[in-house]
Amino acid sequence: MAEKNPKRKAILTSAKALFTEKGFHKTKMNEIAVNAGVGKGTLYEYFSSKQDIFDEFCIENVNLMRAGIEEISNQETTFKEKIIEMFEKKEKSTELEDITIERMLSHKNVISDKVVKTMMKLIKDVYAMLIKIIDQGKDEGVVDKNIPSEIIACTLIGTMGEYYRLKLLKEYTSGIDDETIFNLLFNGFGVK
Amino acid sequence: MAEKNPKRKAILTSAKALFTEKGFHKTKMNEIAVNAGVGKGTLYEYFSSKQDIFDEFCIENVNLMRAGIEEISNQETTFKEKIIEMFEKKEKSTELEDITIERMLSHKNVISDKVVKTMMKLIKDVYAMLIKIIDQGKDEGVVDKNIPSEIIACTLIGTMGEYYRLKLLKEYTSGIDDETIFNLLFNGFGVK
Amino acid sequence: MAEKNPKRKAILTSAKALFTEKGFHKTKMNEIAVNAGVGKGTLYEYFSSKQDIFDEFCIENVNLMRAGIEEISNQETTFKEKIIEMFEKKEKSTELEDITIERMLSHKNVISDKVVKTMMKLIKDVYAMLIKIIDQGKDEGVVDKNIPSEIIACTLIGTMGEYYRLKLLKEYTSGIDDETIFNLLFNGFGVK
Amino acid sequence: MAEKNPKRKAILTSAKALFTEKGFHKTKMNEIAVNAGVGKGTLYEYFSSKQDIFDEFCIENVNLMRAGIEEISNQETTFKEKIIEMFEKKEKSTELEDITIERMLSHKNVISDKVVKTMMKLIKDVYAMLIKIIDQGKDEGVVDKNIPSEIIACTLIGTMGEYYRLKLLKEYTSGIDDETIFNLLFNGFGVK
DNA sequence: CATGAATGAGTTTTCATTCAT
DNA sequence: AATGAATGAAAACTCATTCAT
Repeated sequence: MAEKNPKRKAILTSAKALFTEKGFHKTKMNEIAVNAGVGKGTLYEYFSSKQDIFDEFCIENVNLMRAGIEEISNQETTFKEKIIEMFEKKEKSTELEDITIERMLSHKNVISDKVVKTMMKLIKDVYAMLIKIIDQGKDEGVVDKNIPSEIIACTLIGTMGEYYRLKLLKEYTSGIDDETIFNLLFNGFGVK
Repeated sequence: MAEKNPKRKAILTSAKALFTEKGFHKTKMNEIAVNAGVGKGTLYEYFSSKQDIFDEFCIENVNLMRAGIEEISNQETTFKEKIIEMFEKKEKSTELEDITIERMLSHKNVISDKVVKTMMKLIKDVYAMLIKIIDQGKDEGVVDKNIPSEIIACTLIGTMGEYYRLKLLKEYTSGIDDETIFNLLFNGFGVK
Repeated sequence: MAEKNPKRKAILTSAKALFTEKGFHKTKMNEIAVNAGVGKGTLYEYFSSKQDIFDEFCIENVNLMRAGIEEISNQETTFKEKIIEMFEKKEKSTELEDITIERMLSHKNVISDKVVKTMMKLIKDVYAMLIKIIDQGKDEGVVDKNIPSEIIACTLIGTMGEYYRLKLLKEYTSGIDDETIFNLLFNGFGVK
Repeated sequence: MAEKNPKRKAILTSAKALFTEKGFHKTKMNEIAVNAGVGKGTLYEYFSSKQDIFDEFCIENVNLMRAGIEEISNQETTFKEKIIEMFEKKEKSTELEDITIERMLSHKNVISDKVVKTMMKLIKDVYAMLIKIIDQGKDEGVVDKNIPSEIIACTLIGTMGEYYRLKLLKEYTSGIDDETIFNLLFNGFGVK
């Protein structure tokens, strides 16, 4: 985690920017090298292939994501505060903004088994952490105990993602904030 | 709609299967040709380039999606029935199963402007149709008129998508049905 | 010679225009067909290959050239009149303007043996006819009998060609006419 | 001039031989590579395309031609000696033997604008240098001052070229030498 | 005779990877 | 450890020619 090697770090930073901007195929090894300020051959000192760099890039993203949620999960805050912070984190996050899990999975034919497994595990972990937070909500007495936490997690993650996507597309999102969305999911859209 | 030309149709069918299975880059023109039972040159009789085939493939998917929602929208059913049917359609749909909008957009560096525009329009259209359905719900007196229809649409589409994704990954979805999810969004997860 | 077949004629006319404009390689069989108003397959009814059409095109040009000189050669005019008329013919000739012998020979790797032989023969014939004209000049007492007619022919043909080339490039030719050039070759540029 | 890079040089030498022998279209990139003793990919290290190699090849030829005439022009010799040497140079020249300006221009649909401009300039330059030599002849009192130098240049270049062409075809040139031709142009073929 | 849909051999070009220095 | 010149396998695409109708 601590930067093992400054050159390795530079390569990864370079690759990250390029993969994010142009995707796997349009990013050339040469570009990664030039952009990292190292020779083309040096790439192969630290990574065994382009795929290898991409793997590391994906896994790093995945770990950042996990770390973000973990951090929130460990805070001494209420259920609602945690959920709202997750919303905010997702919005502000520059790390995850560009390459989301879905984006990654959509490269599935470019993703190695290693990464797929790492990501599957991440999704499970994220769900697990979220479920823990939801259970906290149930403990706080604010979340309906009759509803399986898994489905609640599903609505939260799905809505969050869609909301973020709309923002990117600049559609329908003016005048809406995280609180509004939280309340909608919390209260439902049905007439009481 | 009725297939103009059987050869063209064969190429498109072949390409569809391959693009879906392997993605744009791993699919070779030669494979498309062999798989379609035509010569390589024949591809270029009906399409000007690989990109051109991919465009058509994307747009066809997009149109199928729109048609599905449009059909539901035009039925003489209640708000709830329509939403549930949308859920079901998404689940059953073999057309959309493979390449969802997100999957497509994630190929953004492979997607032509023409297709991007078509898809942007689709997203708007889908939202517009969904909003119409939600407004119907408001008219029926079942949907809370104080909540903007756009955010409701966002929770519905987001949750639907995530639910579908989980199913693909075979996670957390046993014992959950469309009705449960609908009710969750309808009533909220908060304690009343 | 008399138009054997209108379709054949159309193909040749079409090919001639295209070969002249774009050269052998950039001219496509399809273009020849479309431009001739016939089907692609029809080309192969009248010609065995693209090369075959090109051959015929070359030979036709060659024959037109020979015919032009032959005509002059057979007229009842003086040596000088004949030479001047050759100059004029070369200038005015739209047939030869585009593809001269040299142009053709420079396509040597595209020219079949048949055409090469035809052209070699043409060059010999043209020289033979020109030598006959020069000999007429010697008989008339205007041409120096001490100079081999072959070299005179060489200066005439070479200068004629170069003059024509300059005209095409629009260089150095204003205020010069055929008579001036004839006189220069006739009298020499040396101080007497 | 001094070869910057031996590999680049090898490629150009290889290309030169092949283009000269077989022309642009029949010369394959693969052949150039094999013939140069390098990998196919190496061609693209030094040149951006086949066209790019052809351009360089043409321009090199053009420059050799100019250099040849320039050299003669700068010598401390008489008008007649210079002209005769030009004749000889043209005959002996192995550089120019193969691809003359006309040959190049006849590839006009394969020649880039850059090369066309270079060649147009060459033609002008060659004429300019030749006119300078002719003017020297006028100063020496051997060339008729009443005749525009441009037309004299035209007869010289045209005749030289045609004489060379005949030699290639091995026609009518036995027993003729440069001096004979020079004298013919100098004195004219007319009876005095 | 006439056609044009179908073909595939043949070309240029790209780019991840290697390896001598 | 670092490099970048060299490489060649692989892939998209072209177009003269064929042949069933």
